[in-house]
Amino acid sequence: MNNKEDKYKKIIEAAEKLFFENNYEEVSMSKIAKNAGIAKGTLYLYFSSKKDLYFSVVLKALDISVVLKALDIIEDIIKNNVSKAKNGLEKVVSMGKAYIEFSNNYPDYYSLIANYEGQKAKLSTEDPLVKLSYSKSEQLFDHLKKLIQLGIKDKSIREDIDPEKFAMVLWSQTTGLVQQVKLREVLFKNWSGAKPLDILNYYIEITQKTLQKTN
Amino acid sequence: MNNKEDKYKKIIEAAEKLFFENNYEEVSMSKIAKNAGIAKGTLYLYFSSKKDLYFSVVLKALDISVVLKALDIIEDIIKNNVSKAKNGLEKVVSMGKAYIEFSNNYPDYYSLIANYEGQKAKLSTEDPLVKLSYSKSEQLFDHLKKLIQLGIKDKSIREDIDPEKFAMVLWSQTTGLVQQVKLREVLFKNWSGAKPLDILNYYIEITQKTLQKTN
Amino acid sequence: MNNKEDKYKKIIEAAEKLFFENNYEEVSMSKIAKNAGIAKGTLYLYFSSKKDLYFSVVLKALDISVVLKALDIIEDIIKNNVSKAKNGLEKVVSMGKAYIEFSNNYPDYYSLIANYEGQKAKLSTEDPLVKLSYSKSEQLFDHLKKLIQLGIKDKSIREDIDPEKFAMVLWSQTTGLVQQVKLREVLFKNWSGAKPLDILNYYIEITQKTLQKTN
Amino acid sequence: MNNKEDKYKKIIEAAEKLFFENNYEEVSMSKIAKNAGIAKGTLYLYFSSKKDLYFSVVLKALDISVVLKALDIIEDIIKNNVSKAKNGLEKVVSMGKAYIEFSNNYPDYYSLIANYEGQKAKLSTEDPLVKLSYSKSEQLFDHLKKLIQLGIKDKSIREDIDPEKFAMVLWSQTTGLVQQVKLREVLFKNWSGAKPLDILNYYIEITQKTLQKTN
DNA sequence: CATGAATGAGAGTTCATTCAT
DNA sequence: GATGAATGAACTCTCATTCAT
Repeated sequence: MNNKEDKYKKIIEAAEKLFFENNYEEVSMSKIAKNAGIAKGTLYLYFSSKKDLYFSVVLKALDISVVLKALDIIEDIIKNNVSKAKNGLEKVVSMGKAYIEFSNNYPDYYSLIANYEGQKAKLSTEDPLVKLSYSKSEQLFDHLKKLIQLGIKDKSIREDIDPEKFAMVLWSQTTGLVQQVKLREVLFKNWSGAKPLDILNYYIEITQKTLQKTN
Repeated sequence: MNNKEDKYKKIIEAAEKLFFENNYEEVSMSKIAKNAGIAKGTLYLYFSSKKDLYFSVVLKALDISVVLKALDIIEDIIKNNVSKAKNGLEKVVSMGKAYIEFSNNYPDYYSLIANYEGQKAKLSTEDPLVKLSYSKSEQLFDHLKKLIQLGIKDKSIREDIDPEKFAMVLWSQTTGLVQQVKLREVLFKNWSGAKPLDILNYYIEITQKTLQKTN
Repeated sequence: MNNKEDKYKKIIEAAEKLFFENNYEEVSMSKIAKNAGIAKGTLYLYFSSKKDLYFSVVLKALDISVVLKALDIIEDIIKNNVSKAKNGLEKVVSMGKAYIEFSNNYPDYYSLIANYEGQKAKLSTEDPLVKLSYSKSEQLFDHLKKLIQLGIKDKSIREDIDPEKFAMVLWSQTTGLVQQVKLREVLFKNWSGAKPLDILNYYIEITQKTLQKTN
Repeated sequence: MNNKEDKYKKIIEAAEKLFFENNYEEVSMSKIAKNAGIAKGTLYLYFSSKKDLYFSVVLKALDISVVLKALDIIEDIIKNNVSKAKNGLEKVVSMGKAYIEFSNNYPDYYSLIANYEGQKAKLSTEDPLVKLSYSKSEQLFDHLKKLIQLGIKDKSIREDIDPEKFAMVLWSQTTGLVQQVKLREVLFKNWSGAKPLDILNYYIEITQKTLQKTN
């Protein structure tokens, strides 16, 4: 019935797995076809080129990523303009936790996105997919900034903080931390006593302290 | 003088330049040979394979990197056990500044290392080069931990901090932040009003506040 | 009405248009199907292969070509054995004019045939289509020979001419001239002052002079 | 010794043979390599692309063609401005004979050039090889025109002839005749009693009569 | 009858590596 | 030691043809 969609999925899944574990150049269309259990030529019925297939995988990763979830939160706020259950600080922290959670639950998607982001600079900024992922990132960043402003207003966040700069720092350092922790987890299996999740939780704890109004 | 060493250097330099600007797969042995002014076959007298050459370039980058400078500081400390000019907090901050400075002064080396780190997972942990870079990182991390402990002792750093975990967080988040800032600099040329260096300085400022004893 | 014939026509017409404008290899079955408004697979219900379809297009071109018109003239002559309105020379000239006129009125068909003729040598002489086009050419050639003989008899053409050889020369050189003129028209847009039609008319004029009895 | 030139020759010869017998698209680089007794990749050490190789074969054909020989005649005339041994008519006839002779002695080269000419329209007029072959053709055409003018002056050619138009006609019809005769030779092996050479000689005879002053 | 998804051989091209000189 | 011509496997992509629906 849904034969066409099924095959599309099979291809994406096969490609996903390979792109998760290898660089773009290291993955060949032949391998993808073989892993998907179809003929090489069939790939081109569903994707016009290797690049197209790759971007589709990235897109899927972006779609299920924290980005979308974060955007849901935005809408949530807009809808329940009050939502007084949580103050600004708690929302910022929630967002960070969501990000970390995502990177834990979907480690492969997370890696792919991180990798893709790292190569964006080489891609044409005219590429629709690139544009899409840009705009999503921007929305997310904007959201973080707004949450900080909200926290300052409701006095849950100290007021000597520059929302714009801090959002930038927070966003970047969280992204980077997660990457590094993942990396080190693989490299230094028994490096120190601390486990990845310990580190990340500790990070959240510290950041919370840093942000909150101390009085 | 020593013809052999000269040629070795020439090759490394040519390869460096190319690997700085292109992906591993985009750099061909022919181009390296041409840029080095030697024959393709000659490359294989000095390096057993493309991978070998690539790792040698990475090694050089690691060698001149902050890692080495940091290790110098370690020795410095060991030698001048007192060195009372600076307290622990100031030393931690100095180390962070040094890292950021390095990433600014040697952006190519920095990118190469960052890129390489990201691919380490795929390499055999038995690879001598991988081992070397591991041990360097470990030394550096150890050093950071010791500086934090020093700070706690001299009361320049608040005592409710776990040196091990915090060192891990600090190290990872700084690395990540620098990467992200560099990336965004390319992607969002006029994203917000804040310039990269502003962000990084702001980061140092915040971190300093976070660490220092507040009384 | 007859659905089957309609579809056959639609395919031929779509194929025609594409083969007029592109080489055999540049035309794909997919394009033909799309332009004909049918499915790819359907093509194979009407034509056993791409070659078969191509030859069918050529056949159609041959059918509406000067060849057929010339054969009509033959029949005309056979029927009205006298037809004294024109003498032999005039008839030969008419035939030449008809050929040139055809190449002007149906440039695409003409090109296709010319192109096809040039590839005949590769085709099996057993191919029914090849046989057909051979026999048509032969009939036409025979006709030209007869017209020359007629002209010698009615003294409109000089008698020191060998009808067989001259027919051959005339036929070949006219064919060739038309081809060359068309080619040069494309290549040398403003080559000389002379326009294609000028050249062809001049050719007819000269040939007429050459043939006619000078006394 | 001349290993490189030898291999270049071997490739050209293998390609030549294949391009003589097949269309551009029908000839594959694999076949050329196999026929030349080398590896596929080696082709690309000598020719940057299939097109490049094809054009090189065409160029060779052009170089040994009548075009060059005709240009030699031009120089001959310029040098021996008098060269009274032959009058204009005889020179025109010689040129035609040379052309026919060439097509007989180098039938494959001749076909290749004819084929190539037929595809020129599709090639970029900016292609250096295309430009070269254009300029050679133009020189040759100019030469023919001059010879006709010479003949009119020395009264060996009738003066009621338009040199420009007649040169065009002569050039095109001779080219076309030779092509057609070759074609028919293959197709109608025992067509009529007349052999190709008979036809061509007869053509020369007629043309000579047509041109010469009749008094 | 008609479809169009699927096939897979084969196209041109690149490039790390080898080896005779 | 140094060379660079030669290799051939692997790459992305195309397309005439088939066949289950």
